[in-house]
Formats: sequence, C-alpha cells, structure tokens
Amino acid sequence: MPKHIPCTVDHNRLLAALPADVYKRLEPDMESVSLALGTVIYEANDTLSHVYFPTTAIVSLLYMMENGTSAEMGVVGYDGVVGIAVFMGGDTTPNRAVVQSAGNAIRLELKHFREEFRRVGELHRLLLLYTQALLTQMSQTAVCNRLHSVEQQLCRWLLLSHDRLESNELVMTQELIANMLGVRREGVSVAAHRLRQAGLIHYKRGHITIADRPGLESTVCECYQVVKTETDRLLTYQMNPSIPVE
Amino acid sequence: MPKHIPCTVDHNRLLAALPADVYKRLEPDMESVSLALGTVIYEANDTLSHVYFPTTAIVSLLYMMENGTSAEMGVVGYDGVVGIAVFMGGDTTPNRAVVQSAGNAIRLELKHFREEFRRVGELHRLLLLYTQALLTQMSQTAVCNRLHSVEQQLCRWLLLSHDRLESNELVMTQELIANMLGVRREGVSVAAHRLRQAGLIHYKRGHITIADRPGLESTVCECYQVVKTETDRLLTYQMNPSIPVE
DNA sequence: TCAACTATGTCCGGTAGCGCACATATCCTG
DNA sequence: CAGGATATGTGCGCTACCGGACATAGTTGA
Repeated sequence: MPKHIPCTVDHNRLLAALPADVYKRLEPDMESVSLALGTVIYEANDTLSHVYFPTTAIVSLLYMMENGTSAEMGVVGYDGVVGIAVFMGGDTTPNRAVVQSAGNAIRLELKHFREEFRRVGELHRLLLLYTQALLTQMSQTAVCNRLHSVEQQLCRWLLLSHDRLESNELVMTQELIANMLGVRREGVSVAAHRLRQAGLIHYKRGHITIADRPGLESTVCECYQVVKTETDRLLTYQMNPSIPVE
Repeated sequence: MPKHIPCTVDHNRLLAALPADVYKRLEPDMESVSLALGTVIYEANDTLSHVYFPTTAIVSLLYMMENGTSAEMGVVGYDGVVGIAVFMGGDTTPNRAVVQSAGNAIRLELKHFREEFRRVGELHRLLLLYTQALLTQMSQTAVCNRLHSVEQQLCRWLLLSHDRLESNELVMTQELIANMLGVRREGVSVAAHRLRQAGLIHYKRGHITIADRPGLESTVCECYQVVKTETDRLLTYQMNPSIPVE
C-alpha cells in the first residue's frame, strides 16, 4: 500500500472530515454498497436516487459521443463524491458515471442528504470545495487532451488511479483505458509498452502494476501535479480551517 | 444583432434573474467597469478582490502551460460570472481570466457579495446552477479537444462567442484564437479559410463576421449543442422554478 | 508617403495518432 | 485439455497537425 495515500477500507475523505454531529445525523442513512467493475452508477441525464461517496471504489466520469466513442472528463475516488448535480441544483448531468475499479462506496438517499446540505454547515462547505477541485480536474483534462501525448496522458491516468487505490495493481484492460482516454487501444498498447521498457510499470492481461512511481511522476506532464496540488490545497488545508492557508 | 440573444447593454443574466429585494441589497455595491481586450482579470492563483458579472464583455478562462503555450477551458459572457472560486471556497484557481472581447461588466466587492451569498437565497442558488453549467462547458471542452478537428473547434468557438455578443462581428486575430484553442496560428488560418470558402464567415485582419449561423451550426460538432442545451436547461428552466422542467 | 509593424497565406518535411488487418498470447469454460 | 473468447503486439498506409521559413497584404505612425 503506497504510503502517500491516507486511505483505509470504507473511508471517504469528505465524510471523514465531517464534524461528529453532522456525521451522526447522516449515519443512520449511510449504506455501504459494493460496486463491480463496469457498473454504471448513472447514465447521461439520469435523475439520481442516491449520492455515492466512494471508499475503495474508483468511478470514472465519461462523456459518450453520439457515435459511441467516449472520453473521460474526471475521476472520483475516496476523495470525492459521485452526484454533484444533486446539490448543485441541476439534478442531472450530460455524462455517465462508470465504476473503473471495483470496490465499496457509501451511499445516501437524496432526502436526508439534501436535508443536511441545506443546513449550510460543514457538509455544504466541503462539497463546494470538492466541486471546485473537480472543476480543476476537468479543466486540466481539457488542457492535457489538447497539448500532451498519449504516453503522458497514460502516466497521468495511472497516477490518478494509483492515488485512489490501496494497492499497486490496477485491474484494467488497455482497451478500457483507451475508452477513457479517448484514444485507440493500439495507442495505449504502444505507450504501455514503452513505460514497461522504461521499467515504470509491469502488466499482463488486464492487470497493471505500478513499479516505479517516482519514475512515472517524472515522465508525466505538469497536468498531474497541477490537479494534485490544487486538490490537496482545497481538500486538506481548506478542509480544516484550523490549519492556516499559506 | 442576432435575435436569439436576449441581451441588452449592461444586462447580466444572473443579476437580472435575482428577485427585487436581493438586487436592491446588492445594487449600491455594483460598479460598472469597461474591460479592454486583453485585460487580465486575474492571474493563476491570484486572490480576487471582486467578482465580475460580464454584460457586453466576454472573458476567457485559460490555462497557461509552463512553456508558455495556453488553452482555453471555458468562456464567460452575460450569462455568467468570473470568480467562481470566491464562493466555492477555494479563493483562487490555477487558471487565468482574460478579456476576449472588449465590453462592460458589473463588479462587486467581495465583502457585500459574500454577505449576500451566505444568506443562501436566490443568489446562492443561481450561482451554484451557473457553476454546474460551467462544469459542463469545461468537461465538454475536454471531450472536444480530444476527439474533434481544429475546424470543428473553430466553429464551436465562434458560436460560443457569437452567443455572447450583440453583433455579428468579432474583433479577434487568428493568432489569439489559436492561443485559446491551443493550436497553431497556421491551423486556424487554414480552418478559417475553409469556413470562408464555404460562405459561413467573412473576415479581414482582426475582424471576423458570422455570415451564416445555421451553416456554422451544421458544421460544428455535437459538443456545442450539448453545452448550449445544458446551459439553457440549467439557467432558463431551473432558474425560474415557476416554469416546470420537462 | 514610406517604413515598420502586424495579420494572414502558403509551402515544406516531420511525426503522432488513426483505421485497419492480422498474428500471437492468455484465460476461461465445457 | 481443446476450443472459443479475450487481451495484447505489430505492421501499413493515411491524415491532421506541428514547427519552421518565408511571402504577401493590410495598418499605423513618423
């Protein structure tokens, strides 16, 4: 388990940061669910029935083109929540949320969740901070898609996933990675091959192992660090106002 | 003036949608400012002193790479607000806001603005809806950057700008458009040339005129309509709850 | 009115990634 | 353990876009 991830089983960073009283109010409604790889949590324009706080699962936010091709715009793990639209007011979004790595999540029905959100206490504050972090992730994805190579983007994707995992091994085919990155499967194959030759990863048939994380970090484009630093700033320092910012 | 734009001088859609009492409270603090082309409203990681509600101006949100190249992640006009981070809680963002089309904006100092936002009334509700719309725009930009040609993206950019303008003429060099799209100036030249040959636009030295809007709309990729439809849904229907949604 | 500047047009070779075809390797299941 | 399904490797021609060089055409100001 990589040391840099303060993540334990069934632990969600947002829920964990709630004050005891808020947590107590929500707790009776919390339901731990197991999410299998590929599960679609919501389709584009679906009205949601729950919000999901991933713990060990990782969820990918994808846009599906009319012609069937897709591209990932963001990834949510134990550091976030799936179902932003529920509290932002729009109720739906034009993208799809798919389980990218099997695991658990804590889900809440809308009724109690909204009730608590409308108290405009810590839950409210944390979720807006998280939304800003997601905004940064999405906008940096836009930049990265425009300016960087498939190999660099694969590094970014691997690191983003690794940050949200307890293990060094991702259960994931190159085909699926290609769908997320919005590139050809062959392109991922070639890039993965190069990363393997450089000793940064190992892989075999549906399993990728992070072998040299520092190496990946020095290969990746700046986009990864920008998102990582900004997310930490928002969800670590700002999350706990007792730690002075700057 | 294109008929589809319900935009009058010094009119911002968000401010206009506020109930009379909220507007009255904010009004004494509203300051109309004129923004020249190229003005930087804030730099990456700047702490803001005001939020800006563009009326006739258009503001571009850009990420500047370490090597100086840039890419646009979103555009804000009379339908939005510049300075999301102020109310989302993060105070700063890693991008830059630049005036893409000269015009006016109404700005508010943080103190009064935050006071009103914290009442959690209509201002609060509208700004969260707007933030969701911006999220959609950014994520669709990510998709478009990945999957579509420079020509289609130029169409998208022209339509997004046109939607926020009172006139059919954009004062804008191809060089600047290239900076926003994150492509070479020559690429924009070639794409613009083709659009001109197809009779969709006219242009000369720093001025582009939309000649055939329906034609542009049939050339552009689906990304434009997705953002447009979703923004309308969020900021028209949801904005006025008396209009039933769906 | 001419010179300097800026915006646009055009051509070049180079390359990354696409779409396709097909070979090989691994896994699963009957 | 054989055969089908799935995952990965590799080659080929094609296109879009890049990086650079340079020509041309408006625009501005001395």
